Amino acid sequence: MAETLSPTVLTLKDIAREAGVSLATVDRVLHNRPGVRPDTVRRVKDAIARNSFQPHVAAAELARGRARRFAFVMPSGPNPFMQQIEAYLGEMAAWLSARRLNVEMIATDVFEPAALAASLEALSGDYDGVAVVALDHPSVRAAINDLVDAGTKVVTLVSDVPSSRRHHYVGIDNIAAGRTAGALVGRLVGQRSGKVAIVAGSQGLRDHAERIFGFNQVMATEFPDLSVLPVLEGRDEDDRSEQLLARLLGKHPDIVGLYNVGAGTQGVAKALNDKALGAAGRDKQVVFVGHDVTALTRRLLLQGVMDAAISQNPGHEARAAVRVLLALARGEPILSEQEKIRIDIVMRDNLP
Amino acid sequence: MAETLSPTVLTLKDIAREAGVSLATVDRVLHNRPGVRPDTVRRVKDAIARNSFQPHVAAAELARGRARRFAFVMPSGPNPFMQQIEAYLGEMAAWLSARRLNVEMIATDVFEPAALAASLEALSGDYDGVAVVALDHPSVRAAINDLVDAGTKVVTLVSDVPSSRRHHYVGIDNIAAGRTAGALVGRLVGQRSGKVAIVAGSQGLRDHAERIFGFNQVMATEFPDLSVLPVLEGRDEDDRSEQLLARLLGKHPDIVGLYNVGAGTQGVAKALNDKALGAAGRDKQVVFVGHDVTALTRRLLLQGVMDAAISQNPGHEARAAVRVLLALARGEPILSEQEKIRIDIVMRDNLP
DNA sequence: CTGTTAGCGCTTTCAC
DNA sequence: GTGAAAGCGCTAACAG
Repeated sequence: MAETLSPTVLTLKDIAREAGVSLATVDRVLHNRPGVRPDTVRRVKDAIARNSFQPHVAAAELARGRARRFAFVMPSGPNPFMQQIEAYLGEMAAWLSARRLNVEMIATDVFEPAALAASLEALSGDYDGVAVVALDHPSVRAAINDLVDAGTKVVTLVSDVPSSRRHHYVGIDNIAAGRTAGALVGRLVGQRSGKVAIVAGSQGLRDHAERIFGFNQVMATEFPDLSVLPVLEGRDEDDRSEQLLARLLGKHPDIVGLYNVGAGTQGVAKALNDKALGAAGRDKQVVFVGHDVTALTRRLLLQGVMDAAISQNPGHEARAAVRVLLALARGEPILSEQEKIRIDIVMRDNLP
Repeated sequence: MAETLSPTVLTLKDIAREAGVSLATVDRVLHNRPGVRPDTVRRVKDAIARNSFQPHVAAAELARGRARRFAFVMPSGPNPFMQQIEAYLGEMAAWLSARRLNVEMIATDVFEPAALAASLEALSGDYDGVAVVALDHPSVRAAINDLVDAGTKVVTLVSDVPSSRRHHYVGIDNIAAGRTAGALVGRLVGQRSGKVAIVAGSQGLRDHAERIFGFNQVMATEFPDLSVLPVLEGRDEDDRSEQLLARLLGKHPDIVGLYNVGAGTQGVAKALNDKALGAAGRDKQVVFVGHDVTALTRRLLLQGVMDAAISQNPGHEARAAVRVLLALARGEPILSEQEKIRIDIVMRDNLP
């Protein structure tokens, strides 16, 4: 009826006695430090395994004294999503401080490979861990690998560099996110047939390109009655997005769906709204799916202008990045299920 | 360019010196222990506040020696959702063990108020914290309050007892979950008009009742073309659910939507499927929204039988319950944003 | 009411 | 290669 999940209460000392060595030697083996004869290593490892010994993290943390330093390398522009991540890191201040963890924010032009790479190189040696919103570019990849080689733990955040040797990626699968957007647009349009517009920042951005890919995939295979128009590139700017979309809406009166891949949401909403004023009833309305829950998209969802937002929880991403860096630094296993970032579908009634 | 989030490096000793008292006195003040003159308390509190001092959790944890014991009181039946929660607790074994935390599972008939209350009473004094899947009943409420009075930290899990003095609820807002289900059914049905069926376990269960309430609310106000049929009570059993639903589908050929509030999903899907065999094209199909991602609902989503599942992440709930109990026991603040359980909309393309 | 002191279970010198 | 010993920053007796 009652089942215990964690029986261990042994200490390093017990293991030392059992293996017939001293505390220091067990510690060396535990951390794969050199200077122990191979068969001594085996004896100790056996004793550890036999008792499924878990060192007490609190004791380890206390003994090492030195506080850990982590750096977050983030885009310098006024991106609301990134600001949310920073805000959530700020909310963790007390938690971090109680664990003697130091987190520093470093702003960089992440769209400039050379600048980003330089920022990363500059961190070498000074930090136990680095989280970076990365651009997938050879020089960035090289900078990441250099950090890893220097012993720094590296996680990519929001945007990955899969070809690098980063230890972990904290973010969503953007192809699946695009597919999800596609399925939503298709299903919410219902029986109607017509055209679907896509507004992206740039098809050169890896995450945008992946989302578009996933979106088109679903459209092509599952919603043959809907035809997707060429992608508009609004550079994540409101004005430009509005102009491009307004022109498109004028040219194609039969647009029934819209996927906004990146930012520029304000402009997109404006263009849509202007069109709605000239149109007829509710069923003429365009299904509008975008990304991320911000003050603006929240309002648009409540007003019924936007139908759904695909979201990656910025608070979760911030905390997951810290926890993963900490686990890596401590040599603890990562709770992968916990750190996986989900693709959230947010509609008016489940707004967080 | 680089901004630090956690500067503190002081220790208890520093505070003691600054306040002109001993270590022990600072410790007493820090934990609101009695036996300190009021103005000494003030002096110490000032020193703490002035330096925004954060005691080192690792040191505190290590010094107290005694391991913490938590109990999870869960339903005894073969409920897949509860089994998932238990499985995720199992995955945390190493994490728990490295922190010297003991988690015990206690199975009880949670639908029997007296049995549940007795189980809770039996825990008194033995545990630092208790997580319980609770039934909202006076005797259960009393048992919870007794535990709280005895100094045990209590969180309700999945199902709340708001009238009790439990410290925290880890679970979703079920009214909002029902509203979300309603919005999904309504939007996915599209232009069609017709009837909507509801299958629940029992309207006597608080969470089911709340979900139905939210669902009806949205239906009434936003989808006037859809009329909701009286709730079928399948007692979360497959056979009973199937029979009831099959009969209803036979009687109303114009059913276009279905909300399955609880379990019994297998039976619901069977009834739907049998009907589909006799029906015509895809557009005749019934929009089917249910709860929770299990092996079964996952399959149904992939097959297109189910259109969406409203889900509360069981892994998140398990970990949140542990973290909240731990924070409460340590007297640490709770990261409320982190511990809040979201209402997930899961469709085929964002299956976790 | 307040202070002194002996650890908690590790990590880290420094000797051997 | 290996061991002994001095802490890390708290908590919890026990004295005063």
